[in-house]
Amino acid sequence: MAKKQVSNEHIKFAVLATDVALFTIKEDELYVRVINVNRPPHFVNVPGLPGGLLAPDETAEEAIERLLEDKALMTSPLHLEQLYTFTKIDRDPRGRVVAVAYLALVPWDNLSEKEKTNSNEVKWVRVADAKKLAYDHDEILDVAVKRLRSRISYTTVISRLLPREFTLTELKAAYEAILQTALDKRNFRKKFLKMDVLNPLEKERSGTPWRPAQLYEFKDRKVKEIEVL
Amino acid sequence: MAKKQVSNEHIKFAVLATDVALFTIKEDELYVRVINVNRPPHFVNVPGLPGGLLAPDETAEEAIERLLEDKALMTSPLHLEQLYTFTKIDRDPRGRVVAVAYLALVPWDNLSEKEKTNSNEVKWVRVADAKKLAYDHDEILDVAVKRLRSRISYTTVISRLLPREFTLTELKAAYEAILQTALDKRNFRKKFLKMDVLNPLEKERSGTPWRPAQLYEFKDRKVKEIEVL
DNA sequence: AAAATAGTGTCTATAAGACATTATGTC
DNA sequence: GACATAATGTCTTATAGACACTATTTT
Repeated sequence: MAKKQVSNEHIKFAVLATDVALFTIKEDELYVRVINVNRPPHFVNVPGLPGGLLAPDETAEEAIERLLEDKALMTSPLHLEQLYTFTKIDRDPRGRVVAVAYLALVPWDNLSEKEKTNSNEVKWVRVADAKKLAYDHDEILDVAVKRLRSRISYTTVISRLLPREFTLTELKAAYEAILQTALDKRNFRKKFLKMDVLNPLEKERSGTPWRPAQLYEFKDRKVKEIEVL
Repeated sequence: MAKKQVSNEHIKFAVLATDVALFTIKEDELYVRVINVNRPPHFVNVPGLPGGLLAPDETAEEAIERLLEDKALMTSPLHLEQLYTFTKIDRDPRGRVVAVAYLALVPWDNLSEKEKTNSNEVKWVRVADAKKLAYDHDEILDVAVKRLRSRISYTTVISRLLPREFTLTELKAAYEAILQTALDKRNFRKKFLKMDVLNPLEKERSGTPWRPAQLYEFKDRKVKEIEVL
């Protein structure tokens, strides 16, 4: 039980920040957007998740859109969902900062050239390579990856990482990139098609030097619950 | 996309609060702890969830323990898990307040007489009767109930609402109180016992004017994942 | 023996998971 | 026709859900 005495509750202000774990899938691998953090003496050119402080007249979602634009040059529409709020006292060595962390997803194919680019300031890195991040961002990223794994298993959020039209092989590859396990092709197709969330299109994926595959789209643009995958 | 210009990010302070939806099960019904909110002119003696502002040197969990003791006279150990952070600009009519909401569970049988009592200031009310709460607490309670329903279906959190020793009938009644649906006795027992998370005890529930029932306890005090119920 | 709950089993339908071959397009 | 991926089906085992009666204790 906490027994702290606080004299005047009206002076209890806290600095409120938001951080985003923004994912995409590129070449069948899961990538996360990281920026360069340069805040001597604690962080000198180390990678970190994009984030920053909330303005008094912003919701967390609005702040994220602003911060992603400012710090990560991202302006494409995103799928955003709240992840967790980190309240440890010493998570920022500069002082008390509470962070409302978000999970964001974007399809690689929708990005502009600028958004795809890597620079010193901001880059896409494989999730497996995103280590030793500033602040408590290793922990935030870890929570985000776990949440993403869990969410794709009982919702259609995966749709937010894919282009509008995709083949079943591409869909399966996206699951495998996130879950980091191989799935059986026959069982995957059988199960996914039975869920009745996909529309087959009147086209096929062309331009491949082999047999073209049927294209599908999600029937519903909204993320919905599905049977456990 | 947000396009707001903010002159100096170091003055972006926000008031940070925490609110708790504290549940218990009493007489086979789900109850929530509410306090009296009297903050004229906006809220005059209306019910609300216990909560308050974070001190600069507290985590959200510590603040909740302090606030529950101060405002709701609750000192028993609780199961606490973070629910959601509410960041709407106008959720508090007195100004910008961001609330980190928590879900808390406590077994009725563990409570002291003082903790069980209802007064003008603080009381246990049936969840179905907890309406028209102050601030956005209707929304917080709604999210909390949905989360609780979801969590009992794939974890053993229900253990945090039960006394250490309980019968299968009592366990089923707890599920029914939360899910608000009748469960089949035979299927429930079969399924729960197969999960292998319960220990049968060498005792029975005595004092009933009918056939005594076998007592069980959870093998593990920790909340763990189970098959979907 | 009456009352009240405790405790149990079977059947059917559906889902999960293991597993290999044929089909169809490009070059 | 060589190559590379697309597409498909069966079998086994496990789980979900519907459903009703007997057992045991108290009074």
